Amino acid sequence: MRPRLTDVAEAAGVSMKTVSNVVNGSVHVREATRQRVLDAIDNLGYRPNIAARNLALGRSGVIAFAVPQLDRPYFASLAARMLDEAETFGWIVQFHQTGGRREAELALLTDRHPARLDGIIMSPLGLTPEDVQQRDPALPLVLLGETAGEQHLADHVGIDNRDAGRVATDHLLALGRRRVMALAPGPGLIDVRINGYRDALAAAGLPADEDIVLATGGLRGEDAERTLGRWLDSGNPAPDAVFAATDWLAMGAIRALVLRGLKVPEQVAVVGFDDIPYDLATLPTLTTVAPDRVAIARLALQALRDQQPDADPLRLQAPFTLVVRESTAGIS
Amino acid sequence: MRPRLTDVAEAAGVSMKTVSNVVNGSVHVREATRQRVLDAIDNLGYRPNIAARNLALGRSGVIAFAVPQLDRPYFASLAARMLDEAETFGWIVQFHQTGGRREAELALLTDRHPARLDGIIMSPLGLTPEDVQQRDPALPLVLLGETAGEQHLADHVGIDNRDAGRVATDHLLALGRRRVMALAPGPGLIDVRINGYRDALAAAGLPADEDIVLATGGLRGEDAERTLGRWLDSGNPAPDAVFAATDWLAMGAIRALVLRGLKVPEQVAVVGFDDIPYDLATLPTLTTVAPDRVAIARLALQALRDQQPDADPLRLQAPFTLVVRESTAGIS
DNA sequence: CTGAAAGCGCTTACAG
DNA sequence: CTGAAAGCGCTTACAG
Repeated sequence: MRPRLTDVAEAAGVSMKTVSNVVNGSVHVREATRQRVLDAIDNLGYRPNIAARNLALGRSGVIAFAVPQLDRPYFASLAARMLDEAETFGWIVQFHQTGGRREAELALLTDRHPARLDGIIMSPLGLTPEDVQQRDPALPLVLLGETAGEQHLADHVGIDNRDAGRVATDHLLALGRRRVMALAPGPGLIDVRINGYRDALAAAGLPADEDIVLATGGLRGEDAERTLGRWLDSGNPAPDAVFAATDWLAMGAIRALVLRGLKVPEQVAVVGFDDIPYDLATLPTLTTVAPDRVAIARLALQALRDQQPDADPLRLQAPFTLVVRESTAGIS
Repeated sequence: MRPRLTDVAEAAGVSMKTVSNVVNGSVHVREATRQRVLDAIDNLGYRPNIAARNLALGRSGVIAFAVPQLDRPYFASLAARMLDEAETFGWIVQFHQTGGRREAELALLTDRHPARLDGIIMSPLGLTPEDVQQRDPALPLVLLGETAGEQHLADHVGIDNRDAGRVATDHLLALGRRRVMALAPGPGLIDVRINGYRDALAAAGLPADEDIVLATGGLRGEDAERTLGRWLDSGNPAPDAVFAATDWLAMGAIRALVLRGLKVPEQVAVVGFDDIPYDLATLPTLTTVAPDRVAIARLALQALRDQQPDADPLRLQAPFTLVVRESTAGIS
């Protein structure tokens, strides 16, 4: 059997309470006593039983991290950081895949699953503001991502999408490009990034040409490839740059361009958004906006820990950077 | 407060034991009593407290799933399946990232972390057979992947790499290719896949030309790009097909080929291995060997659950399929 | 088939 | 600063 707190207490000749005080830090314990307890712990190889601790504290020690799909690179890389950072907070992270379905997201909120949770961090897709408002206020919730709009009554962590869109577009303009196309799924979905694109054009004194703001109708690369492909095939003059609202759209755009003989980036420079970990999967590799995932994870965990049932929802912003790769800098 | 087992017992007018019997199925309970208990559970909204159950059972209800990096697409997609399947087994999955470092993998085996584990499923990189042999036999362990060799004294789940290498190469030969190059990191690392390649050539009556079996010296795409690039630049006649031991190597190979003006697949067909979820990130998309990840996850979980401390190590094989995409079939 | 009671290993008022 | 004891919510021999 594994040594218990009692065993340590006995070996050190003190009470359980004293051992507990030593193990959990905080309280003042005489240095000699403390040393004796630590020695006993070392000798016995004692480690606290988490299930018992959680039972006593009325916690589970588990938080849920819910994303549409864990095998999508953006979420996988975010999950990896969340795992790293949660350790610091003493939380076990229980990953959940919602498929972006409202029912699955809602089921998590209403905690209709056996393991009780200390809180939930979710990147929602289908959740309505009403769903969020009607949730159990005793279960801390932090929302992530761009689809969780301002209207949600819950803490939220994201990046400044508008500013990031501006920075990405500025980069293209700084390369001397003047006919910059924008690609986004369509109204309502991450189109705030396109507002940043418009900001950049305006700041550069360029006319806003809404004819080259294309709605792909979907988030998949195929959507972008089809949309841009048809547009090019209709005889429209090619842009000299493309700002895509996500990396997947950027990759679809590159396919459409390259398959029509246009050189990226010589003739058309392309910038994506999200910095999904694709290394050199794409040819050329993708210049993109990289959200600071470590910061996102850390901010979300802090917000979860510090959440008060009655407080106003927090709006937290993580930094981002522009990572310049071959799709704008060229292949060396 | 949440209702407890006692509350249900009181409401139903029975003892805790009877409620427990109903909740945990198995034992015979009179139908009328059972119904009364179920009604009480429903009325009170009772759900068992997992921490308390685990404490009573001496389990943690948590298993570890350890991979080098969760944000590498192969592991992310495997983790996603593991999550789905573990639910069936009633396990919470605690993901771990070892970075492939032996110390991190060993630390997990020796359970030097606060939460006790019911078992570990690991895709090891640095672990030695001695490490595995000297582990705590009370902590069930299942190894995954190709780097966990036959010599490891633990249950193992994988696919038939040799046969998969043969199937991949057969596909290239069936396309009429005759000068098929093989790319692998080098001796000892997943080179059993290359043995399958040799099997296919031999079966087709083609001479084995070890000059076109290239060792990249590493697992990254860059390694393949550099190795194949130099080889081509040295004036060697290009192959008409490449079998790469991993998708990343295949992507590096495609870069090397395309950047030198060779058309894929018209001039050089390429097959990868692993089916990492890249959709249309690569141009052309990648024909590849797809291990059945659901089967891998399920077999690993079953093996973990059924593991006996003294039994001989199990060798389990999951099925695979060849997924034909543009890098051999062409772009339609 | 059903019940009363001990025990799982912690934490934390409450005393001293 | 330290200790004895109750309690967290389950499971499971052990009786009946």
